[in-house]
Amino acid sequence: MQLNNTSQYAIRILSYIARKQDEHLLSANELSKILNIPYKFLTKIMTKLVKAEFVESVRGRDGGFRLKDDAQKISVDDVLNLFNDSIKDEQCLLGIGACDTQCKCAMHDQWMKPKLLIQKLFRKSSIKDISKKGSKI
Amino acid sequence: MQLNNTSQYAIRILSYIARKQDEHLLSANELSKILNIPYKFLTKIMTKLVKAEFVESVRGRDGGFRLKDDAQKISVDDVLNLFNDSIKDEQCLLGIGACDTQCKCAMHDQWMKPKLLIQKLFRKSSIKDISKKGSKI
DNA sequence: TATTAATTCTACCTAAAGGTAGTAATTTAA
DNA sequence: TTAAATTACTACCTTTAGGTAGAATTAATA
Ligand code: SF4
Ligand code: SF4
Repeated sequence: MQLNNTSQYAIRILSYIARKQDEHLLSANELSKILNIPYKFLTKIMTKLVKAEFVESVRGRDGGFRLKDDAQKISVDDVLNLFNDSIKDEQCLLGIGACDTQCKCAMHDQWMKPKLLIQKLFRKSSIKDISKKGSKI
Repeated sequence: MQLNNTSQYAIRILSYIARKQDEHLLSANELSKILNIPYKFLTKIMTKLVKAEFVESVRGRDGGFRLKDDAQKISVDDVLNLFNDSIKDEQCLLGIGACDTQCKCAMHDQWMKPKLLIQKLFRKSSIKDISKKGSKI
């Protein structure tokens, strides 16, 4: 009942890049140190983010990463999808998710509300939104 | 962003026992077949449920399992706690959870609502509630 | 009492997530 | 033009969740 480690990292990385990229490119080294993410694991995540075209990279000395598109255009849900961590419509707490209105357990209706709220949260929150204020991200 | 497999199994097991135990003890064999849970894995879960005193077991021929307490007294949250799958108050989508009101990210407030709803759902739903109606559990 | 149907115990196996190591490729700047 | 700073690639290691195997223990009943 929590986002997996990798997507947590990815969101924090993108958020930090969005906040700082006007000053300079963000190197893996800086990201790793500031965000406290193991360097080698971070670079692995970065290549995924590059391939998915969320960020673009500049190789060589003074290189680094910057967002490819406007931070406003990347939703948290987009990122989660990359790491198979988004919430599907049929997702059910008990891993069944195939019950209809005739046949449903006591949790079904109560689960719908928070599920929809979370889906909305993921879909409506952009990286820009998240990167705005301080917080320990 | 989903309950882990083992707690899903556990909840479905307890729910099924609650629904059927007035008729007869539930053997691991029956539970495994009906609920479609690998037999050997199920027995492993059962011994945990026995040790946690959610169910009691009767050994030997015609043995099986029954709930130890009233199904009304066992909450879903109790079960989730046994499998480290409950939602802690400080649980945060980004694995930080240490931000205060002065310093919080854009997701913080939006995450609070669904989180509280889910915590409430887990704490207020008893095994009895879940076992009531049909569904594919 | 022997058989059988059941739980319990111990130990191991497998797959996936998370993480690490080393090296090649690329670019800048001294 | 060479050294340094950087990303990219390939392969491996570690931990954890999920699952399996086999033998020991228990109790009803034929
Ligand atoms: S009725 Fe219950 S088990 Fe079925 S999909 Fe809804 S929440 Fe899941
Ligand atoms: S502010 Fe954001 S990162 Fe900090 S605890 Fe709240 S949700 Fe988590």
